[in-house]
Amino acid sequence: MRDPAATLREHDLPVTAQRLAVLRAVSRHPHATADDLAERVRDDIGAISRQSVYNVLGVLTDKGILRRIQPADSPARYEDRIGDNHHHLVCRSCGRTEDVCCAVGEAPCLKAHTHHGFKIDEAEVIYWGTCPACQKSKRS
Amino acid sequence: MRDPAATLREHDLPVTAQRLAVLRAVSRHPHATADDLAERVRDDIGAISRQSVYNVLGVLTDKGILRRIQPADSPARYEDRIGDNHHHLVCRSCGRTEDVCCAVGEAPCLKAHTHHGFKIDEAEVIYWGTCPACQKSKRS
DNA sequence: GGCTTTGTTTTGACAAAGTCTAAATCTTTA
DNA sequence: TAAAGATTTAGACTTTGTCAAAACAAAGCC
Repeated sequence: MRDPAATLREHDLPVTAQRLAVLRAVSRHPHATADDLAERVRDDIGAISRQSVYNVLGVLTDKGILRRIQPADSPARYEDRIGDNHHHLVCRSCGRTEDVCCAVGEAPCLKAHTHHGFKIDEAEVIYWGTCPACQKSKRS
Repeated sequence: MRDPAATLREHDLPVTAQRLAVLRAVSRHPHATADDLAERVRDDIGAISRQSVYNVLGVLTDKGILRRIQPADSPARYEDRIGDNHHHLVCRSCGRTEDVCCAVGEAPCLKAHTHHGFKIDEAEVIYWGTCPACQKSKRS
């Protein structure tokens, strides 16, 4: 992300230490959970409340500055790579999460047709599998 | 589902009133949540504990008799249409969930390639949109 | 049919993730 | 620099689901 403070201002959001620190943390640790990020931010600026982490992640996600992903059996994770409709690859046993380019055509991949009268706006894809480390430790 | 009792026996599961009632409820109300199902079962056989609903759904899912789906911002939902790798279409505002046939090729659609050394076993697709009822009520 | 073993169901406490509210504090802007 | 408005904080609360132990029921055996 170019300049976090400028990004905030562009979205009419007051620039606060908490928001800058959360943005830095997400940028440095993509796919981290709210709790992970809270710890990172505390290492960075000393302290932040749990609620503020949720507040910041909430508004930044609403504004489209961050993207929230919510795989099954995992708390929500956040990333700042947005607008390119990429997907995710998640390890079933440790939760490790990696980006995967859109497999089929352009964004929004899997062309948004209509079904049952729904107006479809996104096709979310999660690839489930086992990461290298977990493959090793499970094979016994 | 052909014969729920037979299905249970085929999987070496003792046949109980609770299991039969949960199977009936899932069959009659696909994509219902655990709480929904508990209510349905109570209407059906009079009573069941919350924990038993979770127990039954858990073992039946583990055995592959049911499938659990966990869209973001929704409690888990269950269905008994299994083995055909279909996907889901979820309404962002009311949670209504519909089945969608696999969009791309055979099951597991979106051929399981390898990425980052992961061994991929499933490609889960969720189409997000707005159902007809919510389109109407929001347009104002 | 009655008994034993094994597995299921129930109850109640607990845990994780996130939301709500009101008071205190900080940003912005004039 | 001060006022207005938004953000941050603390703490209670909610939802969804799990754990553990005791009570109970199903299946097989005599």
